[in-house]
Amino acid sequence: MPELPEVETTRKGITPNIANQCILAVNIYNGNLRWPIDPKLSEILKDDTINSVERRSKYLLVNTFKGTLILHLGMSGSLRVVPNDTPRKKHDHFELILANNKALRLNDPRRFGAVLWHAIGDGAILTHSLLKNLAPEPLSDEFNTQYLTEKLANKNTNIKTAIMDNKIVVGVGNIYASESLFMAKIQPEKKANTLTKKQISILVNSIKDVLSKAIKAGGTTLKDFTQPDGQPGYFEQELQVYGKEGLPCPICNTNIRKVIIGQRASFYCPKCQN
DNA sequence: TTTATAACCTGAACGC
DNA sequence: TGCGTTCAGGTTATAA
Repeated sequence: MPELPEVETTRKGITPNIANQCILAVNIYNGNLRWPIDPKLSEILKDDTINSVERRSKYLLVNTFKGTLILHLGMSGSLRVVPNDTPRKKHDHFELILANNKALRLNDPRRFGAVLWHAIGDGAILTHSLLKNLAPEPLSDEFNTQYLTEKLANKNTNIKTAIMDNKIVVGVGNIYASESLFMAKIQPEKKANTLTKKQISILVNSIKDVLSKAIKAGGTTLKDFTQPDGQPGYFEQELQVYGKEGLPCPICNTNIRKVIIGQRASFYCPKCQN
């Protein structure tokens, strides 16, 4: 489910409700996520206080005095802030009970998400094994034409797989990869090392553009993404090609085509993108 | 070393 | 109604 805009929307939604709150209790209902949740977390976090919530790639970093709680939503995860007496839903696996009588709950039907702990004594959070090899943020100045040109020079794979590679740029998932390539008029199966500098420049701007607009719209609602307050994201209405096989291209009316690239559904206009 | 594929897991949508 | 098949936003582990 969640790509970068959804994670960023979640971060903005939960922060005012949980920042500066003391953690009264931690409940682990099913710790069997991508990696098991450390059962000692309940003891570690009790009476700790949340300072801030940051985001790196699709990871949410909940900073406390004692360390950082690393959260990942996987394919189907979502975080909600609810009154702490709200009945638990199916697939609510983990929650923080806070001093303001609210609870931060992680719901994740497919359990591809993660809840990990990085103590303050373990060094800087960005040295964590999951974070240390991540490429630049797509909306940062570091992600620019020169950078991407160098990265793609020896990439012998297709451009869609390349921009979804966390070692090239983070946060571009399956939906926004298709959308960015449509905006840049680049065929998704094109070899990454055959793009011209001009195409790369347009692609960089397209990725930034698509992600920024999606964040403004509160993310994309497909199967099950809602914002932390329960509101849907509105970016789905702005999708140009994703999920639109057989429908007319918004630019030229040619039917949108679907092709499987790296086991993922990909959508493009055969006339506009080449 | 780089790239492609399989795997993790549940549920919704679809076809028969 | 019910059963089997297919597909889904991500990432890692393994194979080639």
